[in-house]
Amino acid sequence: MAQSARARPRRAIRVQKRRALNLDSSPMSDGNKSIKKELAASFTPADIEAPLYQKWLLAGYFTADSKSTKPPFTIVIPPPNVTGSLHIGHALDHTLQDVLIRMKRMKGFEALWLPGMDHAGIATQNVVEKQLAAKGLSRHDLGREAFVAKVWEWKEESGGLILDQMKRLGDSVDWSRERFTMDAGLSTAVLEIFKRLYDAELIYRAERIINWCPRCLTALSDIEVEHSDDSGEFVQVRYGDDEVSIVVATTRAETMMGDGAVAVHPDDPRYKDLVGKKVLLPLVNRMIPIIADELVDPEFGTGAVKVTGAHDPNDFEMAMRHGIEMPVIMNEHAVMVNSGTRFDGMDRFEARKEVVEELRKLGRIVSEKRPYIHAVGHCQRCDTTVEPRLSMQWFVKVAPLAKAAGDAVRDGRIKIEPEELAPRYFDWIDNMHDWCISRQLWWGHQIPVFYGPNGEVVVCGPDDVPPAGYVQDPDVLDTWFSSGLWPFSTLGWPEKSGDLAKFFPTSVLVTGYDILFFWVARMVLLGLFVTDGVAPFHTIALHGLVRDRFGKKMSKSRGNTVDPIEFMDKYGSDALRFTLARGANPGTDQAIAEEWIGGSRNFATKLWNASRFAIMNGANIDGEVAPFESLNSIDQWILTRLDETVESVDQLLEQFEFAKACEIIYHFAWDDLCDWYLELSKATFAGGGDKAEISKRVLGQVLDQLLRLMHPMMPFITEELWCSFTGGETLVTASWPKSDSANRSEASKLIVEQLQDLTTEIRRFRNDQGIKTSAKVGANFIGLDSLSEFEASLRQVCRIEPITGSASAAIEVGKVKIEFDLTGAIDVVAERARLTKDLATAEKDRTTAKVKLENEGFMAKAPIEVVQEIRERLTQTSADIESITAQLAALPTK
RNA sequence: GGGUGGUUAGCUCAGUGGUAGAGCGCCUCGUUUACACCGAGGAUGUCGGGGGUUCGAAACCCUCACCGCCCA
Repeated sequence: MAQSARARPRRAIRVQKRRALNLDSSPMSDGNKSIKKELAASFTPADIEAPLYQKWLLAGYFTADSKSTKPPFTIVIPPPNVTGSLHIGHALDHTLQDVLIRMKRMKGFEALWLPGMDHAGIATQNVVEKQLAAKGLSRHDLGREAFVAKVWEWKEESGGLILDQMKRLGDSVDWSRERFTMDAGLSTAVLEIFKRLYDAELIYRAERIINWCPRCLTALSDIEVEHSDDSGEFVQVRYGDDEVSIVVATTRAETMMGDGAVAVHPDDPRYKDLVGKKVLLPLVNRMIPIIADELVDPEFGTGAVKVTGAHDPNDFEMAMRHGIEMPVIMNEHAVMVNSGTRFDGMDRFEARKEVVEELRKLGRIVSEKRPYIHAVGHCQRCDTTVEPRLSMQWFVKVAPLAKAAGDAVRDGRIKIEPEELAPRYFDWIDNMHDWCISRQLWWGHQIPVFYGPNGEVVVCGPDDVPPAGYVQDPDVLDTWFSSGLWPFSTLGWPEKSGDLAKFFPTSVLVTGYDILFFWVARMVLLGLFVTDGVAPFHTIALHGLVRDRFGKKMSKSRGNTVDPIEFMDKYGSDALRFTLARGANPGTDQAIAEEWIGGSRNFATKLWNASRFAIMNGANIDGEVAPFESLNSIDQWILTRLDETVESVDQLLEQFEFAKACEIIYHFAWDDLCDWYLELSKATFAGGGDKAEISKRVLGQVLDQLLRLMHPMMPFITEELWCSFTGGETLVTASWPKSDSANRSEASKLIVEQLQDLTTEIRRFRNDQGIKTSAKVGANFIGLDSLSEFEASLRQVCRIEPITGSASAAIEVGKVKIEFDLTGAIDVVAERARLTKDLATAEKDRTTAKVKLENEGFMAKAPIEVVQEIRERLTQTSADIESITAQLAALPTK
C-alpha cells in the first residue's frame, strides 16, 4: 500500500513532463484566459526552463528598440573572456544585472542588456599556442597571419561556451546586439581613439622599465602583475677592495653584473665619506660610483644598495637621475647574456645560486638570510615571476585622463555603490602610473602605427592608409584598451548610430570590485576623453566575490571551486539565482554552499505548491478586488503586508540591496502568505458564499503581484506559475507592482498579530501536553471580543472543536482565555514547567522595564516615545505575571 | 611598509543609540486532502579582549589581539 501511494506522484510528474515540453511548439498565448495551463503536481525546473527561454527568445522580449519612446535603461555586460566558461562569479554578476534589467523592463523602460565577449589577448593566445605545442609547433612555425587565422578558427569552433551557459541562467540579454572586442566595428573604435589620443599627445613611445613575462614574452601593465610572498634569499655582499669598500644588501645577486652604481641615503653618516668615490664591482671587475639618493632606505639591510638600472624600476629612476650606466644583462627569456662572465647562458635563478656561490668562494658574502620571504611579482596569466625589463613600449599618458576620471566621481557625475569603495578608486586613479599598452603578442588589435624607412612615424585612423613602404608596428594593444571602449564601441561609436543616441550613456555598470581598476576605471578614463566629459554610466554598482562555504577564496589549487551548471542541473536556475541574489550585500563577498541552493530550491517548490493550492481554492484575478475597507481583517492584513513588501523590495532593488530585497520576499511569501494567510483563510474558503469569493479575489491579487515582484530574481518559475494562473502571455513585459498606501491598515496588523499569538500559544500548549498536531481537541474561547469573527479560522489552524461539557484545563493569552476539555488529567508537570519558564521570562522583562523607569537619568533624558514604550512594557509584563501566577495556582498540586 | 574591511548562535551572515536576528544545521513531535523540497514546537550568543562617552552601546570614541583584502 505504502509503496503504491508513493509511486503515484512520480507517474504524475512524468505525464506532466511531456505536456510541459510541448509548450514551446504551442502558439503563444494572446492573453485569453481560456487557455490556462494546468500545473504539474510537483515542480521540476528542468521541465520548464529551456522551453520558457525559447519562448522568450522567439517572442523577442529581450530585443531593445532604439526607436522606442520609452526612457532607456542600459547595461553593458562585463565581457567575459572568449576562452571562458561560466563560473560562479559570472552567475552572481549576471543574476544581479538580470534582476535590474528585468525590473526596469517591467517598469516600462526600454531596457537593453548588451552581451558580448572579450578577445582576451594573452589568455586566448595561450590556449591556441598550447594546442600547437601538443603538435610540436610554435606560433612562429605558422607565421603571424596563419596563427591569427588559427585563433579565429578556434574562436568559431570552441570559443564562447559561456554564451549558451548564459541562456541556462536566464540572462535576458539582447542577442541581436552581441558584440566581440575584435569585431570590425569595435576595431574601428580602437583605431579612432588611438589616433585621437596620439594627436592629443596622450600616447607616446619610450624606452622604460616595464613588467615583462619571460614565458608569455610580452610586456604587462602594472595591474597584470600579482604580488605574492615568495621564499627568496637576502645576501650582503662586500663590494670594493682594500681602499674603498662597501657592503650592499640584495635579493637579486644575479643582476650585479648589470650594476652601474652603489647608492646610499644622502643623510646616512655611515657612508658620508664614500659618496663620490668609486668602488670595485666584483666578478666583472668594473669600477662603479657610489651615489647618494633619497630613494634609498637607510633602514633596509646595510643602507647601501646596488643600482641596476636595466633590471629594476627604482634603480632605473636613480640611474636616470644620476646618469648612471644601465647595462642589459638578460634576454627576453630571462637568461643571462652579455655580462662577459661565465654566467652568460644561465637562467636567472640558476645564475643567482652560482653568483652567490662564487662570491662566497671569494669571501665577499658578509651575511646570508635564507629563506627570505618577500613580495615578488607574478604574471597574472601564467604565474611566472615577472622580470623588470628595459624596453621600448607604447604608453598612455594618464595624468590628465586620470584627473578627469577622478573628478567625475568626485563631482557626482558617476556614483560608486557602495560608496565605501570609492576611496579605493581614488587611491588608484589618483596615483596611476603611465599605462603600458603595447603587448608583444599576435592576437589583438595591432598597433596602428607605421614606420617609414627613415624612422618616420605615422599613426593611422580608421580611414587612413599608410604611405607605401611603411611597416606597421608588430605589437598589439593591451586587451583592456579595447574593453575600455566597451560602453560606446558596442553601441556603434564612432558612428552616430541610433543605438548610441538612444542607449548612451549607459545606466548602471554592475561588476565585481576585483576589476574596478582593470576595466571600470579604464572605461571612465577613455569614455570621458572621447565624449568630452560625458560619463559612460552614471552608477557603478560593485558586488563582491563568491567564496566557499567557509568564506575562503575559491581556487583550483584549493579544490574548493563549484560549478554553477551543476547546481542548475540539480536545483534549477531560479534556485541558483535566488541564492546568489540573496547573498549579495553591496560590495561584500558572499559564501556559498550547495545546501544554501537546496534551500532556495525548497523555496521555489513552496511557491509552486502554494500557487497550486491557491488556484485549487479558486484564487483569481477576475474583476476588481472589493473595496479595501470592506475586507475582513485577514484580507486587509495580507494586502497591507503585500504593499509593504512591494514598497521595500522596489526601494531596495533600486539601491542595489539585492540581499535585503530577497530576504523580504522570502519571508513575505513563506511566513506571511503560506504559514499564516493561507492557513487562516482555509476556513473562509471552505465556508463558501460571498465571503469566500471576496477572499479568493484577494488571494489572486496577492499571488499575481507576488509573482511579478519575484520575477526578476526567479524568472522561470514565476513565468510558469503566472501564465498558468492568469492565462497572461508573459511576465517579462508585465507591469511592475506599485505600492499604494491606501491598501494598508495598521489595525489589521494588530488583529492578525493577536491571532498569531493565540495560535502559537495554543500550539505550544498542545505540544507540551503531547497532543498530536493532527488530533482534534475540544476547547472554547472566552473573551475573544473583536476577534470573534475569526473563531472559525482559529479553530481551523489550532485544530480545536467546540466543547459542551466542562473544561479540564485553561490557558490565558492576553485577554483571551482558552478552556480545554482534555478528557482526563493534563500533564501537570509539563504545564508547570511551561508556565514557570514563561513566568521567569516575564519577570525578567518586567525588571528591566522597572529599572529603567526608576532611573532618574533615563526619565529625564530619554525621548518620550521610548519612555512610553517602556511603560507599556511594564504594564504588559505585569499583567502577564498576574495571569501566569493565577494559572500556576490553578494547577492541581499533584 | 601604507591603506582598508572585518571579529554577532555550531556554520555563513544581517543588524549605525532603546527587551539580540535570518538561512542552514541541531533537538522533540507529526502521513492535519498545497507542500516531508513539509508542518508544529524547542534549544543555542556576558555581540573578539580592555578602557571610555551616554540615562542607555553589538552599534560611537580610544586601545590591544587576531583574520582578510587592496596597494607597494
